Amino acid sequence: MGAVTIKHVAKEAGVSLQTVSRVVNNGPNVTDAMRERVRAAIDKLGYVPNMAARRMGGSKSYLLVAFNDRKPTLEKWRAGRGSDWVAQMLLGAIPRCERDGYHLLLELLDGHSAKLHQKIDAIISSLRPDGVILTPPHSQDRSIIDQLEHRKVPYARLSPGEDDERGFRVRMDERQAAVMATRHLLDLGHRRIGFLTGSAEYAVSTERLEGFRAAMADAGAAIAPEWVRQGEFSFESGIASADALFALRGPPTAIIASSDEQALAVLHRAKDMGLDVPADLSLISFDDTPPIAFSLPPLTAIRHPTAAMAERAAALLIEGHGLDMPPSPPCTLPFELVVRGSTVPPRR
Amino acid sequence: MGAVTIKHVAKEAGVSLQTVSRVVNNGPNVTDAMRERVRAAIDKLGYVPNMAARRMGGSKSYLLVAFNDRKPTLEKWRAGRGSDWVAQMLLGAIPRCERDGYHLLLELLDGHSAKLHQKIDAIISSLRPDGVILTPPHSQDRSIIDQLEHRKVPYARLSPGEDDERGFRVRMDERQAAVMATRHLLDLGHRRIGFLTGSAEYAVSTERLEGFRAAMADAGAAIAPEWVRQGEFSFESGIASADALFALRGPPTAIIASSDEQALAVLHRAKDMGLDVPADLSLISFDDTPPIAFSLPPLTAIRHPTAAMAERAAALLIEGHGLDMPPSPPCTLPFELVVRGSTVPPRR
DNA sequence: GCAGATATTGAGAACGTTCACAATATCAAA
DNA sequence: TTTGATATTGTGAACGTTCTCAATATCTGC
Repeated sequence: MGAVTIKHVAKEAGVSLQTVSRVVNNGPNVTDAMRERVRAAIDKLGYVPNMAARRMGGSKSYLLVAFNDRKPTLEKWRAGRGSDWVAQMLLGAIPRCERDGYHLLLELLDGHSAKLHQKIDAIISSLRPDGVILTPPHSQDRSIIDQLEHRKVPYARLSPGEDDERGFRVRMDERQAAVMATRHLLDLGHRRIGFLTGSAEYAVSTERLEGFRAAMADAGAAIAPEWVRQGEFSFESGIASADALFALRGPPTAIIASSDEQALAVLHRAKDMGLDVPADLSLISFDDTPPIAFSLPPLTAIRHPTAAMAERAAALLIEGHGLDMPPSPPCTLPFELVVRGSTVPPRR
Repeated sequence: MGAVTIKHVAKEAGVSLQTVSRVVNNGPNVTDAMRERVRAAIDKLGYVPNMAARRMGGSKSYLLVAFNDRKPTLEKWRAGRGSDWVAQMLLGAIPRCERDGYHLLLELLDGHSAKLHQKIDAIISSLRPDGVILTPPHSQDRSIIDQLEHRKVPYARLSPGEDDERGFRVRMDERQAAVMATRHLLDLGHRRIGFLTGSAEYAVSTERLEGFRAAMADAGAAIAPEWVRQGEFSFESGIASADALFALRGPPTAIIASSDEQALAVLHRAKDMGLDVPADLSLISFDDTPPIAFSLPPLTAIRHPTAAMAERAAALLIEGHGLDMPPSPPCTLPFELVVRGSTVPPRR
């Protein structure tokens, strides 16, 4: 009803529309007195600029869109696995957007759909966002990046991998994290360490494995080939890998899982086999979503700074006068090794 | 760049803007031939209506906003507790929105802020959403409902409680769920059953407690006053309540927790005390977020249909030619008692 | 005190849609 | 046929901003 527009403010303050607009947008060339006068009128009337009109008139839409892979997200959620990752991303980015009057919209995209690019085009045309946040694995998808470049939409890539340097990139040092996890186990005295890789199409999977290998080599500890299990991030994959490792003649005394789901699977299988964690088997997982901290025992884990990364991505897109820039170095955020009860020295 | 507008389509098809608009919006009074011709032009040019312009011209914004309480959400998330609830809500509602070309925006509101209503006004003025989804405890806040009524914004309330019948309401039968949980324990042979209530400002807390009392009374089982612990949904509250219950002369043989966090707290405390779940203590929780299913033992729980509720809320707002309607009965969605390993007959 | 630069304000068009209504075409009944 | 009703299409204004550019006011340095 009320529908206070810029016109009302202009009339109230006795100035032109343009002047009000300048004040609202912190434009240059406004005297302090004028700014004050207009501000007073704005406060008095409770004026808030209309987003749609802003988009129509100007070049900014005050809208960011996050592209999230639909299938794994919905499937995990339907399977009761939760999608804490999505929540963390949103809760990290939204407050940052808010600070500058932006809004964040979550879009679910089916990476394997033939219509993927059509869908992206539709989103861009319809929403005309000021920026796009790409979550993995979309953040590694060259064809999506090509499309965004072509459409001249700024974008920020979360955990983008290393073979494409375009766009804003926000990551953590997955390799170093794996090194730290491995060293933690080595320091405790473990030498027989199993490693469960994540899904091959995620760059982080490779990086984590590399870190593990490097740390082991560095310590002069040999890795038996059968200790490294290629897998996926899923619970099922964790079950399969755990079974394979437990069936070995000389099973590992410690396992590093590439996801919390995998780790939980290992924990469950261990219990089924009558193995005690941590007495018989030390366990470290990657990501540190809630189920991990509250499991019994609480698991030692690498805490992934998902929210901070999303916040950073939003900040880059909002501040970054972003396009046509030379490729900037990726922004690498700190992670943390949270030591809980699942890692102890191996049994003698 | 490309920026194909309705004008281009009109020219391509050799018709007026208005006709294209009618086809796009499935308007009446268009011949099949014409519809075909315009559709062809739309497909050929890849036209997608611009959301902002639509909002400017017409009365619909194709936008729904979800109001979520900021403090508990952010605090839980910062404490590493996850916000699976938020993710479930979004993943339930977003696909439904998508189906009709709508978008869903998540807004975090601080329920205790003095500026709450100012903030809501700002969101409405700036975004002009076609509907608002209220999550608890906002869904019970009369002043928010008053404001939305006054601004004539349709709204749907999730788990709204029972003392205000305005607006669309979507809920599950919390009372019946508590009855079912209690009966499950009674059927197993438990008589000494503890109950941990949720935060008092949430309507569901009361409803669940009522269900528990009713089921016990129905079975002729007495409830010792000290078995019912007033608390909050949090992990800390669960710890405190568990300690209090375990310290009793004759402690309960089973506990119903009003949230997963509470239940996990009980599980942890039980372990600390050397109590085995389920042998020494049966445990049921409410909500069934992921940490529960993957804990050891996996917990029996009431599965809250959060996603389905959000989907329904979105549907009501999208379809509902919603305002000035007589108060409709609440839409009650089915829940489920998922029996896992944490409930067995009591020790003799 | 004057020319030129620069800072400040204002006016009107433009953005891409839908709305209200006017114009035309088509149809059924007299 | 003719008439009135109805189905189909088109026209111009409106939505609330920002953009471009022009107009004016205010500074500099000589």
